[in-house]
Amino acid sequence: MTEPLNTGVLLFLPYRAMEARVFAGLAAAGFADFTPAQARVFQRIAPGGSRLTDLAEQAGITKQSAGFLVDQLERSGYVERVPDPADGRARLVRIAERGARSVEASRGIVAEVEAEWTAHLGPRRMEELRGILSDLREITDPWR
Amino acid sequence: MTEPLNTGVLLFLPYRAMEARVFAGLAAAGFADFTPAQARVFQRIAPGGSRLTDLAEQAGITKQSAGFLVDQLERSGYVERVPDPADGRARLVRIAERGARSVEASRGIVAEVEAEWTAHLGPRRMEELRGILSDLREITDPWR
DNA sequence: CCGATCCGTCAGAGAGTCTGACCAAGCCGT
DNA sequence: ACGGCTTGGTCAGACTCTCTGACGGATCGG
Repeated sequence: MTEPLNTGVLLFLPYRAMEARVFAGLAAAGFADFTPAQARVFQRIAPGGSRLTDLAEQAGITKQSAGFLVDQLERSGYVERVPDPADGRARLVRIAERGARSVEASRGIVAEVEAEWTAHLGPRRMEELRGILSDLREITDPWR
Repeated sequence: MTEPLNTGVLLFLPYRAMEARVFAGLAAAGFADFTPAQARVFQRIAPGGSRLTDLAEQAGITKQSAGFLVDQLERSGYVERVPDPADGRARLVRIAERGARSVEASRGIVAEVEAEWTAHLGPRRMEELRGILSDLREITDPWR
């Protein structure tokens, strides 16, 4: 860590840069009430909705923390909670209308940053980067 | 973010895995009183020591936060503060004896994880990954 | 030598996270 | 169908990390 940059730090630097850009862009697009912690949970919501407990597990936080963040997201109109048809005890957290619009906005920003990276690296190496990272995911993504 | 994994998330997954492994390993090696926030500052300490203000800037936090974390690191024996010979107003934060030992321990854990990744990806692609990430650093590392 | 700058700290506040305890509801084996 | 066990989610309290704003003190530099 204190010298010839290990692979972990090397991964972190561009990640942080991407995150910062997305948040700046979202804020500029009218989604300023969106914190990094909220986003980490929000990102994990499945297309049809997810249970709170699942979200917590996937985001690597306790269900208490997840509940706290989902409360905020709900208050801001990014998500909504609906009963889970498959399990009477549970409720599904789903992306609400405003949430869907923010996803659309972030998609554009991500594409923009990826385009910059592609310009710097060249299309071939950018593609390689994504391919290698996808492979790495098999042994580093605990949940799928 | 809510679909075919963007490059940011792809970067984050292995980073998080590496971080988790290092912290688990450090805790097992007797360095349990080490938080992620402390580590982010600790990592940035230059070989000869760094000023608090510089550490804050490099870690992307305020100098107040950096001071808070360095206080903890000092109390735990990981760092020490000495007068800066080059500027009478400043003090240098330096890695102390216990800190050096923790660096040694973490180095081993990082090497272990990198070996696993190399085994999964193959030496050629692992090298490529590091090369591409190093290139990317030129446009994503605000400091250097 | 004196003003401007820079280093670091103090004070207060807010966000995010955790552990532990708990309730309610429904799932499932007998 | 029923009763124990599991599971989904919440409540309470505490701690860590971070920020903004203000400031004291030392020194740098003209």
